[in-house]
Amino acid sequence: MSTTTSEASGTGRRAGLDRDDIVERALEMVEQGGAAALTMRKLASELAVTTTTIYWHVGDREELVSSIIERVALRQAEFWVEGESARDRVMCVARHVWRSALAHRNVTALAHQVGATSLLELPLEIALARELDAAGVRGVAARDAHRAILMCIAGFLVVAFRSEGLAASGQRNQPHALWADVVDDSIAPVTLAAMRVPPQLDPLFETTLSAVVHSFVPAATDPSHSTEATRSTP
Amino acid sequence: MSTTTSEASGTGRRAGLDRDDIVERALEMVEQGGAAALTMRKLASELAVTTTTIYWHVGDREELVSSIIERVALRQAEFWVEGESARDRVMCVARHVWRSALAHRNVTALAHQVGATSLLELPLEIALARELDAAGVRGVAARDAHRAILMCIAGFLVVAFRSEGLAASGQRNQPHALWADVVDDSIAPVTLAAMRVPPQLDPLFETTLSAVVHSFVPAATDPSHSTEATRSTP
DNA sequence: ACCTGAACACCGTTCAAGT
DNA sequence: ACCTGAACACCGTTCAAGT
Repeated sequence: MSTTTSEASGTGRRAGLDRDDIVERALEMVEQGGAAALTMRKLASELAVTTTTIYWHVGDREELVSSIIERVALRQAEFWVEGESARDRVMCVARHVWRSALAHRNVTALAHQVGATSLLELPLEIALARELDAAGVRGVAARDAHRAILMCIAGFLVVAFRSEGLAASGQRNQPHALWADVVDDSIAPVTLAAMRVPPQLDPLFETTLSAVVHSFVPAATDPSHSTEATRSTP
Repeated sequence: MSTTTSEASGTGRRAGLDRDDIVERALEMVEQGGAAALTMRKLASELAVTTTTIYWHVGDREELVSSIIERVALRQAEFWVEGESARDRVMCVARHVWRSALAHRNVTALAHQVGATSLLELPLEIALARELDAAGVRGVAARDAHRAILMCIAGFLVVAFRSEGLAASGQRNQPHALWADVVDDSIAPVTLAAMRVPPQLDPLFETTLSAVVHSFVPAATDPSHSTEATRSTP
């Protein structure tokens, strides 16, 4: 599993490199240095091989990225859904999507860049669909609720990553920094002042998402399953 | 204004290049070919100069991008806010953010990549804050409503761009394509079927955003201003 | 003031060749 | 089967030099 190389490290013929080792090392590079830090050349040199070796084992950068994402997707898929009401359980899944994306921020950003977000979140999307089904939301209504919830989460993530990225580099172009220069008679001074301090995303996530959930998921239909927690993976 | 070069085209000493001409040409490149099509070298060769000339006039790529964004931001800022109730007027601004971002999709994507989204949308953010103020939402409550609304819009945009980008290139990794392989007993067949056809974003935007607006903006306080449309720019 | 040429330090990807 | 070397076609950016 995690022995540095798969079988014979230096004993064998060549570098003894495994496809798994390469993907794992690439994943580490992304988690440490962000999406931009993942370079075929750097990855090769860290593994002490030529770039062409990477191509032989895993294919081009797109395939490498897909492998990374699939790996993280599996790890994110294991969690417990709890809550008494259907709405609570839906919120629980939504929260997990939000939190696990923040926990693997760099991989999430990478997936977003290459358009593989759904690949990363498919297991969680399925878990969400299950809870909607249990709540009595099915068919087109389920799809719309599903998409609406996920899109809101996506928005929160985009903004969360943006603030972090900008805070790390130059501080201009931050929303609250830009609002510092705004003068407008139609806006109350208290509001302008509030705009200049960045919001707490977690509580705002909670209130916004429950507004969306409330409008798409009915209050309670039949109490078919009780309080007990359910594992997300079958 | 839009004379190909600012003053003397070929009469003058050299290329007769203006900073404005360069930014305008760069904007065209982005709008036609997307963010990746904007290359310092390509831009230079389209203007029949060396890359160093670009650097002399506008600075590095980041400054060029900022100039592009500021230009589009100004154009997006001109619109009319209409609606009788406060909620209607807030929704009107939200819709305009959504639609103008779709209209300038490539610039929006570019701004998102370099973390300058707030720069692009600042005028519209201000317009939104005005309507919230008129609705009686002020201070921290206004900021939270403001951010919640904009984050939901951001989520819709991310998903909209993602589907387009994936539809253009390879079709795998599309949400509905991934759902085609899902088999799950806990999810109703009607739901699985619905998941496999992509949703209509516009109506979903409408219902989702009004759910959010309803939860953050009170129904009606004082009818201080009537039905008449208001210009967004002062 | 305005522009060029050449160079540096990077990318991803491929292809023939080695063992 | 596994890996290397060299090359191609790109990037952004800088610096000395020209007129």
